[in-house]
Amino acid sequence: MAATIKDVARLAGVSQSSVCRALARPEQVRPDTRERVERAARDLGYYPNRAARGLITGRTCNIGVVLPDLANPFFPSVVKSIQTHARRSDYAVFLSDTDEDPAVEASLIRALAKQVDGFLLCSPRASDEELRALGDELGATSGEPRTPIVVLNRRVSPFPSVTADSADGMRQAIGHLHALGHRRVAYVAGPRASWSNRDRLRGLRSATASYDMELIEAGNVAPTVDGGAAVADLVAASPATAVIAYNDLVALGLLHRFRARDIGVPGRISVVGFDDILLSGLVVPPLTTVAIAKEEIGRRGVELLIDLLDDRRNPNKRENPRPRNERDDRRPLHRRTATQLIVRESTGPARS
Amino acid sequence: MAATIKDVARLAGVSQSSVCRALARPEQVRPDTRERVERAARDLGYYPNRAARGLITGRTCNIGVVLPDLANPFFPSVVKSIQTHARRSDYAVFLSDTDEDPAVEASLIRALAKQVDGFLLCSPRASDEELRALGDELGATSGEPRTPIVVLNRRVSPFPSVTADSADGMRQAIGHLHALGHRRVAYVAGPRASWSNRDRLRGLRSATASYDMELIEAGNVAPTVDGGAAVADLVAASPATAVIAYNDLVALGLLHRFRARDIGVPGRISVVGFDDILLSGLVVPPLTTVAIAKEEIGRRGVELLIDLLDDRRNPNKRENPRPRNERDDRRPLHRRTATQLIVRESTGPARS
DNA sequence: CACGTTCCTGAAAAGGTTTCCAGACTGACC
DNA sequence: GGTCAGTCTGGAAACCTTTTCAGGAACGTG
Repeated sequence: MAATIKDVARLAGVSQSSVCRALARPEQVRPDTRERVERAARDLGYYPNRAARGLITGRTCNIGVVLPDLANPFFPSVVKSIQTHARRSDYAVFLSDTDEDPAVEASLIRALAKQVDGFLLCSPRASDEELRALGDELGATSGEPRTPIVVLNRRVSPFPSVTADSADGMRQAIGHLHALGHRRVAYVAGPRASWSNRDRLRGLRSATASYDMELIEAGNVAPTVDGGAAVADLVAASPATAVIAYNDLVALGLLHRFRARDIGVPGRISVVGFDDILLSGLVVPPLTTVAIAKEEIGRRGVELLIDLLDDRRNPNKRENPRPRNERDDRRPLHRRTATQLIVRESTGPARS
Repeated sequence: MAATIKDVARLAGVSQSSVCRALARPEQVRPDTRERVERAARDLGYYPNRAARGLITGRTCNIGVVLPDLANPFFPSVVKSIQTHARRSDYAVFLSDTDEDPAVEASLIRALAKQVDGFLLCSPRASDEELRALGDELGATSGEPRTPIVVLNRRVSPFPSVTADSADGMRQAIGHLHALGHRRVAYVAGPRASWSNRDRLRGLRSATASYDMELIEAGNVAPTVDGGAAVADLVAASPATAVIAYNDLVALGLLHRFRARDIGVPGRISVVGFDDILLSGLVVPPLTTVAIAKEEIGRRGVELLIDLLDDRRNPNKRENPRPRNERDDRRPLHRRTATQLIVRESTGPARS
């Protein structure tokens, strides 16, 4: 039914090989041949079958993106960026939502492995060990990687990764709160299994310690609006004058509940989010939050992955041929993107 | 490198054919053979190469999802649902964001065509003619469809589609506003090229006409928060006492700007959105909006597409063998999902 | 014991592409 | 004119599966 290379060859009166060459490396055929082939291909609406090509070249020109929950507005932003930059390099994107389930995650990755050249794992929920096992299985970690994996929003050796500098973000947030007179701050933690939660908490602890502030940790909640709403009363009952939420969704949940309870923000308590999702600036009061470079995370992830894929194809010649020191050769590559506190109206002077 | 069927065959001491059978149709081989094969496959970590399989079966078990902008929170909800239900039927999802560009859309579809069994086009931006041409090219419209297309959020013959019942949603919204005493209502239109915009406008006109209300149409804006913010002053200057926005993002833009201008909502003007995205209930005042069954649209889209794919494989035997009348056989299939007005606090009695 | 069935297995072809290798042709140079 | 290099082309193998077809074994029946 669909036009194949054979049809084009017949119509152009040349062999399959010539068609292939004319289309892939035009400088290797005579101009008139090329023209005949191009005409024929156009007339027939010929597009090479990528599956067949992949079979022989070993490249699918697909990358697999796996993430825990598309309903969290943070992820679509990253995916959009991934998409855009992948297309620019002629890669198509396989998307998988795991519904926060590590088991689904693993099986999805395995199933997809043969169809993609590499993976971009956004905030994977599997344990470090599982992830490493998966990596071994895919040959992602061996000398000559087969299906490379780049991890986003999490650091798990030996995979290259792109993360946000949460520690610095927390430092900015705490600095801001401290300047406003806050001395007791609560943290509403996200899922215990989440690496970013641990990372943010770590940054927060160090920041509060250096400012000599008291940190009150409120239980782990689902990273959703409802999760935030659920602990709002708990937070209000605590001695904290400010609260930092695991992410914006949780912060919005807090805000919502505080409003319902008539707890003034920032009069009675200040609220800080994390991520800076689209609508954080639109709620009332507009949410002070630590912005993450979502676009950059997606872009750098794609870059890293494509570099890896290129290296794999020609392992000898490096992009930049200057000699690297041995530490450099023995990666992992980690990329850390800047965070930026956005001060809006949900933070104010501490009540005395 | 990766284990192939040949490796499994060698390890199990059987032929490739037997491996294939043992894995695909276990009842066709002797139990001990099956067991040996399964063991070997497990030991080698063998997963069949889907590309190779697709080459011979003609099925890729992939579906292509194309949408204009992942940053619009409406789409991730639909995609998530698509994803979930596709996986349930063992289909993987190719995702493409066209950035609202019809040209990108067409080229993306063409490029993806060979890698997917069918397409789910969400709110495609191409013209009806382009879409039909694309459909012809893919054989989607011919008697024996090759790469079927299902359109979501738009109706364009001859493709099957799933749409929301905007007309009814608008009727509910207008009924609500009328009951509150509003007689002049503004509509902030979305992109002129958008089918849903035209659909919603059509529904709105008929609704206002039947209630004998005046409809004031404010220019077409981008379906974003900024788009809404941009026309807020215009709307405020009009005699309208209520405004219906093309979608929630636009409505949120209006709300935001009204607040900045100190224009009371709903005191001075009532605002109604469309879509019911996640955060519409969290802003202040919580947005009255027409909810769309996003989950259902995704699900029904997948169902429709998979039915089409099944039909294609065995065109004779139908799911339900009762004779259909000729109108039924000569599809298109259209599915319309219910809409539901969610009354929150952005609507109130008309100012007198 | 011969015959027909049934069940299981292996060989081989097919699917669409790319790549390797060898051959044909051109033109230049001795 | 003969040789050589260089350019272009076609044939065939290879990638990994699935499926078709035919053959072989086991079994039951007449």
